[in-house]
Amino acid sequence: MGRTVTKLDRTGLDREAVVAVALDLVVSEGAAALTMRRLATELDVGTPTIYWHVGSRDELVAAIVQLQSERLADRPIVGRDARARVLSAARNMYAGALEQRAITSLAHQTGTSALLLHDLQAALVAELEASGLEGDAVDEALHSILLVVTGALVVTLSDTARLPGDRGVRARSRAELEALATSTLRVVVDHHVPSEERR
Amino acid sequence: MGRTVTKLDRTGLDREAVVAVALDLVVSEGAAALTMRRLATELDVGTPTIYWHVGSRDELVAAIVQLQSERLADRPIVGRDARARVLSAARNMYAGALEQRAITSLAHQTGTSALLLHDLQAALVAELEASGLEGDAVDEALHSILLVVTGALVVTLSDTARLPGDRGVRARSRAELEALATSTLRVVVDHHVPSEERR
DNA sequence: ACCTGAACACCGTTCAAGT
DNA sequence: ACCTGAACACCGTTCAAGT
Repeated sequence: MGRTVTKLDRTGLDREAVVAVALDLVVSEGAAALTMRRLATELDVGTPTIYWHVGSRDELVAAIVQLQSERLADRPIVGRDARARVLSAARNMYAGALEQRAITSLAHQTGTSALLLHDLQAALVAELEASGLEGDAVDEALHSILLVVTGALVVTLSDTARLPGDRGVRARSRAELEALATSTLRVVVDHHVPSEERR
Repeated sequence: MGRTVTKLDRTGLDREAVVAVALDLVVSEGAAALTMRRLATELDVGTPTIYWHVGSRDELVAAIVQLQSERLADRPIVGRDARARVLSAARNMYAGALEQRAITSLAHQTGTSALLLHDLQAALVAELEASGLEGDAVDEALHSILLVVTGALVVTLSDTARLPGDRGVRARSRAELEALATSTLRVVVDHHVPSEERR
């Protein structure tokens, strides 16, 4: 029509596409496959092109983790009372992060785990506030819960991908690990969130 | 005397020495400085010599973390009642790991955090059993506490060494982080360990 | 503005060869 | 048994040069 056709004929490559393809690469082949050269091959461009779009590998990793954080953000919260809903929000973080464990390990290796949970925080904060907590109490509960979620993820991931030649620390099943995470979360949630007396 | 002099005249290099020097290197220059070539230079040998003694970089890292685990193992446990003593054992893990944060980050990056806490586990288990817990209850309490300690370490280390260009998640002070860790630990310890009624 | 070839300064690992 | 020089197959990053 009247509008000028924007020139995206050939490459159409932009930062967003680079990050999205990089995320796919990590998901399908693991964190170790995320190499600037490998990603360049995947995108069918020269290696320096990636640097033009994302600056450095660290920035790329941060962008990947951030993108995954956004994708995790719209999980439904269930539960009748405040404690159940807060626990549900916390479990969304744990379960969501585990769904793409390659991204989560990448985040752990690079110290960006907090970034991965960032967009799910809003929902958790909302539930904490809905439960009647205010100000510092929300902050304390939030960080305590984030701490437990992070620990649960690290323990789960490092227990799952275990080295041979292990020292005594028996490998636990996925179900055991999830039960451990949930029960520990429940303890701290119940501690911070006031119970609702019925009627 | 009558004994033959063992030939350790020149190098006297063995696996133990390699690992000890590698640990020192990480402590003094950070996890990123741990390079096979750099370590070889430090030991004044060729790079392949290191492989002869430790096999691979992964094995070397595991040995370093294991050595640090041993060094952490003799921290005194304080407290009058069972809950206080269990909390003390747990805090020993957190505080000990933070004392050599370079080793702890190395452990996190390589997914060997569990190894780092391994030798401090015995003391924690002993206190849990002394508190009256038995069998599965000990196991549940132990793993729940380990999960929280691990989470506290990750949160503390990644909050401390923070990237510039941060997204809203205000940096917290070391004291705030320690208070968060302690209070979260106390919640799960008190949940698992029965209280002692006085007299 | 966007992309490239070629290079720099590194990695972990292996291996034939030395003593 | 212990150690080496030299190489292999990679890395992240930069930069002059192209369009």
